[in-house]
Amino acid sequence: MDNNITRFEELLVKNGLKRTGARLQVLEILSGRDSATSQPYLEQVMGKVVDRVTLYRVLQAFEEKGIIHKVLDSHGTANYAICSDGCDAHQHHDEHVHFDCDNCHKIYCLESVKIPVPKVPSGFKVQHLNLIATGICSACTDKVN
Amino acid sequence: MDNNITRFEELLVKNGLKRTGARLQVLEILSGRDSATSQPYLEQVMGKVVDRVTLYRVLQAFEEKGIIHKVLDSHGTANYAICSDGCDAHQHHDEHVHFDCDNCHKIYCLESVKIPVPKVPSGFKVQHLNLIATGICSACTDKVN
DNA sequence: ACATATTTGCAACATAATTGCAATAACATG
DNA sequence: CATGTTATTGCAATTATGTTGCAAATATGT
Repeated sequence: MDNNITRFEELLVKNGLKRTGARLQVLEILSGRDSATSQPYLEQVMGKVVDRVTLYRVLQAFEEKGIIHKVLDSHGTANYAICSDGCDAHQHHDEHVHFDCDNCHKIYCLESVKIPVPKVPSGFKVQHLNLIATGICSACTDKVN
Repeated sequence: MDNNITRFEELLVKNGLKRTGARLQVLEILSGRDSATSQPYLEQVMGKVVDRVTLYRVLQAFEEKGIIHKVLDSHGTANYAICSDGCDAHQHHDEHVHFDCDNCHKIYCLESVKIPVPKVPSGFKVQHLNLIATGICSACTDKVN
């Protein structure tokens, strides 16, 4: 689907970023996966073509612009997923639940599942919520049966 | 309150750990704070007396025994807090909400706030929940006013 | 006081992240 | 489509963070 390419180019231009190989490649990889992608994985896949430092900077730029969002797994490793529409440099709207599968270690963005707002003690002002559920994902549950 | 000392000693013995200086010091520091304590902070405070490696191992042992639990903040930095009763080597019961203050960067264990269970898509089996709220804590809200 | 097993500190190593800078590539402009 | 400007990249060096093996020191039961 080469349609993606122009779509990604637009996304970059819209955010004032130049259309470079490294950036397009990151967007392609992330969009081609059904779950969040870890930095180590990206490094492994792109490592021969793109410098590690460049990858750091691309991901940082994307996150700042609201193109992708970062999810830390239980080991503190960064995973990235493309933001659904509605994010920009000023605001991230990624307040959906993330699901970290114990079996296949994929991290799913459950876009449809909003984080239930907890009742915090008075005085505390919640600005942002981050919920990671761990367990067994749908695909792994199927495999076992 | 020197009562703490014997309390901590009991805690160590109960878990088959020897009563050493490093361990007692960690317990004292953690129990003397109203929020979770970051590893870098512990290292800074204890660094002159206790080796960095020892600190890692003490924290790891405590976590395995269910004496403390680890909370990763938004930067992936480890923070530790003493578990409320009911945790042991086999089971952690720390499914309360954590609150990460944007202003003072303290991480509070809101022991009284259980994590609301989200409705995940069918096929997904949730085993554990981890919710970190960020915002402004009670103490910082007061300061501003 | 002594024997034993645990714990610690040290040194070395391994991994991950950051910075400065020069070379390169993107792209607006003429 | 050549060219100047600015953003981007790669490299090397540095810093930070986490891990391992082992010998010395320490806690604790007897």
